[in-house]
Amino acid sequence: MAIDHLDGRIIVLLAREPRIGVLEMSRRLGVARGTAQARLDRLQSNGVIRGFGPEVDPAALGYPVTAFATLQIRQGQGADVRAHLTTVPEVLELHTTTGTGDMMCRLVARSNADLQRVIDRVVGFDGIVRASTAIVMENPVPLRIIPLVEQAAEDPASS
Amino acid sequence: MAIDHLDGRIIVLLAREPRIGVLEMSRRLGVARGTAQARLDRLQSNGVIRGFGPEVDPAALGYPVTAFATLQIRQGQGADVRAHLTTVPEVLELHTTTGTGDMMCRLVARSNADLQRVIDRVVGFDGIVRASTAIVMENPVPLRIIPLVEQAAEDPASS
DNA sequence: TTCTCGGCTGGGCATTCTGCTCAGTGACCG
DNA sequence: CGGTCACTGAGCAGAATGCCCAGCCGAGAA
Repeated sequence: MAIDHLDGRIIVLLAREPRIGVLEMSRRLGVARGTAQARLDRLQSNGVIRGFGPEVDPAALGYPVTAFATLQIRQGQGADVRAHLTTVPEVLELHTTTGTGDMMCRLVARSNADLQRVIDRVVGFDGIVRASTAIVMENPVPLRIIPLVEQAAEDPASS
Repeated sequence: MAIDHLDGRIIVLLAREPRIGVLEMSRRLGVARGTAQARLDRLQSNGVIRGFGPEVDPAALGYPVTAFATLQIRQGQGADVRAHLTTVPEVLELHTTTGTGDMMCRLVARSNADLQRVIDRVVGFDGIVRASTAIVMENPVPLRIIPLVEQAAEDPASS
């Protein structure tokens, strides 16, 4: 399941101009349409490319405040907490981690004041012992994948 | 820039089946093609929908390990640290935050052993005073936006 | 009330892309 | 040598896209 150099170019191209079709892609890459088609299909069935869902900006939806919360969970309450957090729309993602906290989640809110409401809702659940929150001020590096793809396309190492 | 109910349905539909075109979309939504087209255009120029870039799975690229690192920065070195971290492909995103740390970043690595290499590279920079890392074990809630979109589509509150 | 405007509808048009198929070529391998 | 695989180049019918237009309707302005 290693990433080919051509695969890398496909992903980078797709990331830069998502709207182009297979035909245009094959033209830019200098390969036959069938090849581009096959590569793309393979990347998708491989799971390398999960999909092409729309990237929605929470800020544009009226949720300009982002924060990360580290949670400590009462023993054995993990599943309940997960279920609880899933029901909160403002919880954008949730991870269980090693380290000082047991879980880490990304939150958004309409304002700093609203963040208080969100946090109350998040931690207002029996299984959560403690929570510490870090508010995001700037986002110097937005979620990106291209540098990693380029690196993966270079060296033959695989999984 | 509030999100209309129809807008909400468009985003949800697009998130579920990204491959459908405008025509198919208009059919499912029960509106004219021009309407779907116009709405979609508006959502994109509004910035609500940033784009349709491919969602790449780092694990499928050979980077199955994810971690979050909290960094403490030496006074006045912020810009240098940002520039440094930008050059590390394994740094998927970077935020500056309030709270105990000054920055928080998401890392990936080929293995736990490889994570050590990545961390060394990240913190092997003069401006970084201290780093604490939390390795992600599970991801009960992968990055999602739909619940938030649905909530935003409901209430008339806007930004 | 009447007017105007923006959003939506429904249709049409030429161009373009898609999904699918097929034959042919070169590389690698048992 | 024969088989498999990936790629090429081509073709075709069906479908979607970009673009245009006329008409309808409700909300707000005059």
